[in-house]
Amino acid sequence: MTLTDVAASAGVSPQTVSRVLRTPELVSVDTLERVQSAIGALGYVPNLAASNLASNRSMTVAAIVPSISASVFADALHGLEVMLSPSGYQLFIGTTGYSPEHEEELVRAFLGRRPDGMFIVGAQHTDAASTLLRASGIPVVEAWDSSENPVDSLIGFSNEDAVRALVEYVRDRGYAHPTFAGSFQSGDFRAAARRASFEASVAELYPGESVRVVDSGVAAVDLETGRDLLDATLREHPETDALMFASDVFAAGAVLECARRGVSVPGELAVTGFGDFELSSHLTPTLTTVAVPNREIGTKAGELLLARMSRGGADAPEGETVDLGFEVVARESA
Amino acid sequence: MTLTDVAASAGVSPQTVSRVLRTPELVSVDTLERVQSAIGALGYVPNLAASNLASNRSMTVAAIVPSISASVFADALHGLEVMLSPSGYQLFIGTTGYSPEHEEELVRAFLGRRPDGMFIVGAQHTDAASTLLRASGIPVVEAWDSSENPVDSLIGFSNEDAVRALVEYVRDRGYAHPTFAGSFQSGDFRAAARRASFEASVAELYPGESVRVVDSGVAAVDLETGRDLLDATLREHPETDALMFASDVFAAGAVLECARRGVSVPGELAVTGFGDFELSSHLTPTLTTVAVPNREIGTKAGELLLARMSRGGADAPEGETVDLGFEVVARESA
DNA sequence: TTGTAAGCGTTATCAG
DNA sequence: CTGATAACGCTTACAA
Repeated sequence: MTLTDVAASAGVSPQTVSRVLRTPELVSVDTLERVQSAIGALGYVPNLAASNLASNRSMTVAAIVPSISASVFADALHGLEVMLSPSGYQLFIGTTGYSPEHEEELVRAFLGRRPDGMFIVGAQHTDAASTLLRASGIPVVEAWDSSENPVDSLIGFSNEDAVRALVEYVRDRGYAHPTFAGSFQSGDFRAAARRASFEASVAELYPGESVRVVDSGVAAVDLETGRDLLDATLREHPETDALMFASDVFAAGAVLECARRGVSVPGELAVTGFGDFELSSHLTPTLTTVAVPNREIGTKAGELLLARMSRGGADAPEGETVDLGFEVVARESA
Repeated sequence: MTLTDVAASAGVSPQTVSRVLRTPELVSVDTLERVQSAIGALGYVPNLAASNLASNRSMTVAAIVPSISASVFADALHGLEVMLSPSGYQLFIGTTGYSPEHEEELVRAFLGRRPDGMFIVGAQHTDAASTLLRASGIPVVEAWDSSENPVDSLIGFSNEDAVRALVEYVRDRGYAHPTFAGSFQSGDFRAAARRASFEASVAELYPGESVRVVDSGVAAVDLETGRDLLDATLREHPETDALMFASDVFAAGAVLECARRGVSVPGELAVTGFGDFELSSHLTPTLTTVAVPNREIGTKAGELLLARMSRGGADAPEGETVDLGFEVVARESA
């Protein structure tokens, strides 16, 4: 079923059918109706691959995230989709599993689809991936990271500053022995940045205090791992009075486990998270954490991409760097 | 940068470059090397739209889900992607927001990309959508539902049977006044099926008992709504001794709120959920619920699609209906 | 307002 | 093992 079939059936030229689809206002009312009913009768669905090839626009945006099932990325993707779909853009999604090599493969594969724009988590890529991205000439939004040398646009917040602010908060509340806990697998540069910031902040704000980090390695980001991290901390660093997690998920797992064991929070042990997930405000005690703008990252990325994709290449605005900030959320757990 | 440019640079025909990409084993070693280095030097990325048009294969699978950020669907999508990507298939994802009309639009738009397969949540669609799906001729997997008239393949479990099993469980534990609570927005046919099954099961298993359902309407599926549903139940149906939620999310919200208020679970009020989310086993008390195979739905769908997509149309296996079952998970809350 | 011609970048097919 | 040629289904550019 092709344009040509529809044209034959409606007694017009293929071009007229194409006009009915793209620019109906340029077609006379009765041909319009005739063609539309032919389309309906034949069940014609335009082949977008052909359209793409001929017009050099795919009406497609590629999104590359570490994982779909991590709610932070799911939220951003949702924001992105809500922003793009009214304008007719469709979303290609791929996951890297935090592997830079896999990311590079994905970039290559996705670029082959000739997307009109690209959304990618993180600002650190393999050299080849960065080169490909730059060479592609399409608007690219990197997210969730800060960088002094973005490919194009960059939307995020400073993981470093956020952790630093949390360490300050903990110090101001009088806790003397903070410990940081999380899973720091090699490709997760955001987690690594948080950890590095914790180490630097403690060195500066807690002079003389030793720097304690508990690392679960490649363990999944789930409640179970939070419980394990709590165990490890209690075992390895019993002097800890404030346990700071790299994610709310871990913190929630720890808080739930403390409740079960009768460990009082924050009395015996203060706990902080990172991310302000929905669960965090429903725990007992509620969780002190830092809120980051997941959903807004997606919507803002959508806005930026839309602006760049709609104009011609020439007058397109420059790549922007947008810092959406973060907010320390003081609650009961610390 | 096109195939032809690479061919010119390597001193071979375009067709040979194509062979290097698709069937390198048919090319002599030294041309292979020459072409590959030309590809690298020029930074050539094949245009898949052109490939799609010429070969009539897109190496693409379209997935249509109500929402990405609902973890059940995110899990399934993850399973699907993990299954498909080793074979080189890429995933197109669209969300319907539980609107059948939006679903139909998406089906139409996605079919325009000529995917090699399609994954769609639910087995109830608009007539037009069903017709389009059937006419497309590609393998289609409907999921999460049961139906006597699937478009093609169907993977899921019976929401009806699962709720029925849970009602039986509750009755067997001696609870006398069960109430069902959830959000039943119009396009969510799975939620509607659960509700209907609750009503039928109570009518049968609790003769003489009135059928109580609390409906939050279009409220978001989140912990907050769970708390609201708990409130409404306590207010409207104080005789309730077992509160059965349409989702673990609601149940978790209610259990957390009960802890905060000092309502004893299951002493004063038993609670059940639906879905067996990770959180459910970490609550105090742990949540009695029914486990459904989210991730497996995705992987099984991937398997089925792969099998159908690899063979030629002729000897492709028939559409299958796979019932992955469910399991009542008895824990502390009921 | 409509039609004609050419071409988008790749692969299928058949020859060599 | 390699190359020439003709599609694939659509849009752009121009002509009528």
